[in-house]
Amino acid sequence: MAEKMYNPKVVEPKWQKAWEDAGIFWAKEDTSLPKFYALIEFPYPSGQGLHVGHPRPYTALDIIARKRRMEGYNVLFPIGWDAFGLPAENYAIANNIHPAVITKKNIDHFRSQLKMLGFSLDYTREVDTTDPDYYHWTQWIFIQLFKHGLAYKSEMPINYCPKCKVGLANEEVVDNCCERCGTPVVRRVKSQWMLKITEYAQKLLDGLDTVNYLDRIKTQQRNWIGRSEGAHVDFSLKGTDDKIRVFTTRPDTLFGVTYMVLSPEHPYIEKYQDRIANLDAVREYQKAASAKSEFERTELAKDKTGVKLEGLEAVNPVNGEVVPIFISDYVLMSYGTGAIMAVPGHDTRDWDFAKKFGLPIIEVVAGGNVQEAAFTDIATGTMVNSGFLNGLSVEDAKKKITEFLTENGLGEKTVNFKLRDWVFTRQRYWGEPIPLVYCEKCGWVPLPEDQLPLLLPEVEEFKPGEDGESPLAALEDWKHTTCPCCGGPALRETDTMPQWAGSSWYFLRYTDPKCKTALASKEALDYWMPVDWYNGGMEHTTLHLLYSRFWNRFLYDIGAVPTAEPYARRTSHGMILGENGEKMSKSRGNVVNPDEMVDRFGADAFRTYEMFMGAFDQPIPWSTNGVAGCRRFLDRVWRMQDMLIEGDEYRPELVTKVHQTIRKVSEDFEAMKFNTAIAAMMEYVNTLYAAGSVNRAELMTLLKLLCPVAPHICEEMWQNLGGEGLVCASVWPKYDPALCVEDTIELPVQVNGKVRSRVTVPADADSDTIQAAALADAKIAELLEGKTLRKCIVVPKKIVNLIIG
RNA sequence: GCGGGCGUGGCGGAAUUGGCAGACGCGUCAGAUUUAGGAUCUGAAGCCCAAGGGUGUAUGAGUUCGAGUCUCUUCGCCCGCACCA
Repeated sequence: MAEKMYNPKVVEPKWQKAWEDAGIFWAKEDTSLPKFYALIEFPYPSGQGLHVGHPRPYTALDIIARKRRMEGYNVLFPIGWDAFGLPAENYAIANNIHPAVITKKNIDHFRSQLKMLGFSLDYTREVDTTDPDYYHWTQWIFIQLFKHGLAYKSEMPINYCPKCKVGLANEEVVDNCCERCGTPVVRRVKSQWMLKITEYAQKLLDGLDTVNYLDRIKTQQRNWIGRSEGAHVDFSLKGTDDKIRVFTTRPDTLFGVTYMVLSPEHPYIEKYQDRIANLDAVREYQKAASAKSEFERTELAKDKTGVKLEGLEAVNPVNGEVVPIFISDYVLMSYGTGAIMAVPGHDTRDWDFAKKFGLPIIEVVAGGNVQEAAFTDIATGTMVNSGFLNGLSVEDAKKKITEFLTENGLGEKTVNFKLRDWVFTRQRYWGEPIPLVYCEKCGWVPLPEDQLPLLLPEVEEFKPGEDGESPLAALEDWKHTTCPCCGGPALRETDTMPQWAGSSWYFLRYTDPKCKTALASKEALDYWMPVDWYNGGMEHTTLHLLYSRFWNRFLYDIGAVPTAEPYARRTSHGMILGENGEKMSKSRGNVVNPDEMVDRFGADAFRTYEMFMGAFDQPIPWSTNGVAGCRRFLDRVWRMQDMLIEGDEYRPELVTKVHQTIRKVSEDFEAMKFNTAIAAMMEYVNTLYAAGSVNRAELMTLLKLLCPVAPHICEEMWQNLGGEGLVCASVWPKYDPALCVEDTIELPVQVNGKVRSRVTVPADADSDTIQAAALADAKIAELLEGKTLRKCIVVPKKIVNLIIG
């Protein structure tokens, strides 16, 4: 006989051990089986341990993975550790403990917490990005990128704290000041390794058409890549042989240019500094701009600032018009060409700037009042004041002017992307060393593959080096090496890779995590790739998701992986907020600890609540009372053991309910509508309570449906019922659509759009039958008395609406 | 500022995608039961009104026989913005 009270403290560890002993969640090597690869974003093992936010996506995919196993799939549901990163390094700096030591401790803590929650993860395939056997292949990929010309050095600004003399991550900059000492941060230029993701912009865009991602994820990626078609136009710099090249999506407005704007970093400012009469003011402005982040520069766009370059002027290539040149920080060196032609009549930002600086505004597209506001409607406008373009539509004018520019060598049609190349180096210790050396004779040379992995050397101090250098720069012995090419003296690259590196290919390593000869064997990749279902946070949509697609696509192009796209399907979960509705954080004091929840309510109740609390893709505030409610539900399920009666088939009066519940739960799990799936199971339980009894068949079906959500209690009850083997290894229940439908249904009858009565009709009744039933209803007949029935709308299975007057 | 999303009872949310608004749960109240209850079982409940009824999905308009759902407006909130992951 079952225990009187459900005790998760005994039951949960018991089944966790049983699953582990049976190895039931380890993916099988048998490639003849249909496979399913479920992926969750591997966590950064922080010192705080698991947060209640982590288990939401984990439980969701655990449910999917468990359901797939019950449907007969060979499931790969792996876990690993994205363990390089700033917090471990900052902890190391503060306490002088090696980051590897603290990282190992954190990983062990994370793993034990995940096991406590009963996830069906394959712990035999764990990967750790800080393990040399792993970063061996991260370095290998970087070398391939380098060899294919996709890694190059470029001068890029870093955030620099002049007092600490270190480079800072964006996150360490608060209100444009150093997080530690409060000193204002400056942008400082440093030579850095860049990855040419822009070369893959079109492929990354096109690939989106071949995958099943949520629409908002696709949209966000498309907008981030930011493809726009337009033209390059060359303005000449008056009195020189130089051209100022601009990118514009509106070449049709070329006759409306009244000035030009260069980014404050534009190289011509240095080149022609002798000609600039107001150089002091320009220098002052450049300095102010360098103190601002790019974000601030575009955010403050409402109040435009800028300085005119006295002594420099540009010539419009279509009409020879001479226009002034300004510098302003709303023009970014990183987008387009770092220079724009300004058409205040038809661009809002240019209009704001022109009004502020008293510049002329010319109308070239008729349809608005350009003295009042920029006219930007391209659909209806007609060209005016534009020479040979006059009278054309915007669309035709674009074509004609582009042809004109091309024929006369003044510009050409071009595609521009908002996407920028990826700054790939960090002046930090706790990251993958970059496996390149610099030789005076041979230039940058990659390490031979047999010298990989290049181990991260031991250091005394984890503090970043002086002047923003990496701590590795201080290791003279390590830094000085020989060139693999000519054998002469060479210097190692002392910067390390960003944390993105390891997370850009980990899904490949899971397929064959111990492979010594490649990032994974061909056989394993062929079988397991692509990932069938990848769930992660919306916050990773533009960076991690795009970076990993880029690496996978590159590896595909060089024949290292079998699929062009790594993820067949991508979904996203909402963030869990504190009970007060604010983001959970230590400083707000609203962090909820999963250990405490499991201790009070058990892992099953905790998991059930995480799935029941609301729409999976929506942010939701935490409610500990809600966990208690889910525990009550599980207790109710447990007590059904006391209601047990004989019977191995669904009782006739319950057949419809059982089949409806199976259908609802099956469909809702697939649509990630876990909250309504659980609600359906609650209703099922309520129905059985109302019936006062449950038989073995009815209860076993519930256990199968519920076990992906609350696996431990279901195993225990399955065993108590004498079920064969483990419930998680049983077969997912089937429903018969014919048995899901009710014989009769109740339809609302509206009069002039207001519900006035209801009629009961056969479920398959046709419109005439329903209309007759509605008109025969006593209440409706009363309302119709003395009125004219003007219209009768009958929607079978839905509603009747009578329009009377 | 730019890009993406959201807004429904006291609270979390549901609504077969244009057809009964408020499923399911929390909290609340009432009854039953229990030596006891922060346990369990049963029931009530959007708001206004004594009732009949009216009214109700952030705001204002529109389309429709019919709008939480579609279109436009305003307001508010959340995520991302490239060195946090």
